[in-house]
Amino acid sequence: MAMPSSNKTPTINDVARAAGVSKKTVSRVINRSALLKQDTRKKVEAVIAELGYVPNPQARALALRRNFLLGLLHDNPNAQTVLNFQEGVLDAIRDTEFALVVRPVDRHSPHMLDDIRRFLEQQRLYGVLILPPISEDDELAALCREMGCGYVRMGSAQLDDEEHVVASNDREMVESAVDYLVDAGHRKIGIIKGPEGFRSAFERYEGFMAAMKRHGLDVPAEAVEPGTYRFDSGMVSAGKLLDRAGRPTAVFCSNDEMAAGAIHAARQRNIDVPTELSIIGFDDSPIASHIWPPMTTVGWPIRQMGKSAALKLVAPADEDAQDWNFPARLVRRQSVAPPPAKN
Amino acid sequence: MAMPSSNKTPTINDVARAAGVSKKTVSRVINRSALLKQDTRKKVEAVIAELGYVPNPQARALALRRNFLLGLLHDNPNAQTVLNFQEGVLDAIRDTEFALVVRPVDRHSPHMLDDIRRFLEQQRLYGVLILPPISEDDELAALCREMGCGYVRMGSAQLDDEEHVVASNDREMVESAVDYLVDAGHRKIGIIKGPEGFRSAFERYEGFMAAMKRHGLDVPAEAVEPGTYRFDSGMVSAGKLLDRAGRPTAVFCSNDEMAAGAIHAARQRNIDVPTELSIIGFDDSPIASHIWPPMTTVGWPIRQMGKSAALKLVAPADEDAQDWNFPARLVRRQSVAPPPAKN
DNA sequence: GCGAATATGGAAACCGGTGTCAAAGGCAAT
DNA sequence: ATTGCCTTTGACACCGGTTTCCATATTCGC
Repeated sequence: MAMPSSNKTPTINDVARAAGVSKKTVSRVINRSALLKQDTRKKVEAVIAELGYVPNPQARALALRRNFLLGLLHDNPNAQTVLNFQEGVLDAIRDTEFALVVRPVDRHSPHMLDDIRRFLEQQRLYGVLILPPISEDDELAALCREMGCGYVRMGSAQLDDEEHVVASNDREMVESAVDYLVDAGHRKIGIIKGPEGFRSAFERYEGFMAAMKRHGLDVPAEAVEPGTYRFDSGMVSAGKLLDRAGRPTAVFCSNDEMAAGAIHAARQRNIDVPTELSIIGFDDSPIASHIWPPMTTVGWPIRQMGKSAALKLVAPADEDAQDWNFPARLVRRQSVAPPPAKN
Repeated sequence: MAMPSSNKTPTINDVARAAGVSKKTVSRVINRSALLKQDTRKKVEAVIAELGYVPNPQARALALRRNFLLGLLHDNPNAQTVLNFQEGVLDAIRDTEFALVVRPVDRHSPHMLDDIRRFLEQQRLYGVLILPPISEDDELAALCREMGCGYVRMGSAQLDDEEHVVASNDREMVESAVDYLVDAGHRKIGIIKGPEGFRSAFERYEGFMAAMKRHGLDVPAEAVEPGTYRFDSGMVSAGKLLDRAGRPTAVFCSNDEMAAGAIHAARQRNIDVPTELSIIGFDDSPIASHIWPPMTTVGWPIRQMGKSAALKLVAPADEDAQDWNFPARLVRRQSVAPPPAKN
């Protein structure tokens, strides 16, 4: 208004002075304290609006002895997964005072835990969200507890108490993917596993084996190939599967990158997908719909998981924060067909 | 040690008491003030180490009236680009007290600027890094200046003063990509453009046209197709190019996703890449090396750009912070070959 | 050995909020 | 009018750092 407004951003004191009340009253208005007369509230709110006052989060953090920062710890090879999760977290904290700080780490570094410890000490985060595969590290979870830092782990199985985990049911979903292949008529089904040490890889493998057993189907050792979750490993492992006599008519790949590699390997050998070879991937990452043929895969609701995970930290009472087990679903595209007749 | 250490995290006062000096002295040690006796410094440092003292960043932020948070503003369709940039930023701020907070925004929302304004008011960031395409928004840059928030824009052209921009020379690089095609023998070259309103799309288009003109090659209107930077649009636009009589022998696609779509379209028409059709993409995103054939594309050093961008904010004097113009380079893979003989 | 210049350390205020607790105000009952 | 009780408000200390300003040591030139 007419005020010779100094161009500094206004503080709570400016508001208090302008409204003719004490700081504390302004503080009460900001924090929606119930014990306030309507008049006073209105008056103060008007001044706040006029001055364009926004509370200083650092001062608040200091006084409250907790800040409003969530951390995202990840060392995830899949960029889309990380970003989708970020979006989900943002869904939860948009329009709150929380912000999300990201921290990529190196799970192969011997100093990872120390690095994270320093990070947590330095930033004093409200809580952290941990993505696979490091979410599976129990020492890391213990570190968070030790430092009094909230945490939620995202995993492919129940890694922790319900309040500390959002999980997809990978095992079950792989089973239904196998069912789908069997229903289509496949009997000789191979698998490309994920890397050792990844819980998700383990779960997917177990789900596969369980389903095959349930169907009374044999899984010879040579139908199981290792993998690293990377395109190349999918290509070479699929190559081995395909070059063997009595090759499988379908291959389950533990993630989409490897499935893309498998399709690639098939193409190199002039084996048509899906008429001569069916492929199923896992993750429903963008590549699944971007290659030819568009890939049948298992998709999980990463974004929703991100949202729930964040809510578990910032609003544990929220309805969405209660969820921890998220159903994946089979995304049917065009990389599965009945096996060739001769088989 | 023997101290009955209360399990609270130690504060500067605890350190001062334990070391028998004043807070100020401890503060001087932390901030590496020059005017301190060696003895005192040593003594205080020992106590800090023993107590495991880490300064509270919120208190520091409050007293210094600036915090140590960098923001990353983006609405980028390419997850890998965003993540690589994040990694670069982390390269710059790892082992400093800075942290990176991310904020995906929606460039199609009419409230984007208001949202960002609220975000900046609320978080009082030290500075923000802005990724394309919103980095091209001059109003957004103006907003940052108005709010006294440092900023660096990443772009495909010089969008701002050198201290506020990291840029790749898209135009030049597209020119050399075209040179590469022409050297291989191509004369009929088509282009799939990026979306209107993207500076990068414009630069790439201009570079293409300039190079073609330089080579004395005609670019008929029907050799230019629009695109959205997405896989599907690459597929349909390439389809149009290929279904036309006198189709091009090579197509420059303004990004890799669209190039993947173009390869896809070629395959659907039984046109072999590269023997019957050469394709060049842009970005060197993961998909470029994951499809068949591995794609020749233009890669730019996103991670380094992220690092320089962050350094421009947090350590403007650093050598790496001086760079603003980053050379892209042609990544030669297998999607380019000489045109078929008949042409 | 003296005063002056300089190095070193401390007390107290401050950054912008929140918590505690007591005082002031309002209203009904006595 | 007084009392009692509940509501509303404010004074003041505090969160954990930094800054200002001043008091002492120490060193130096003469």
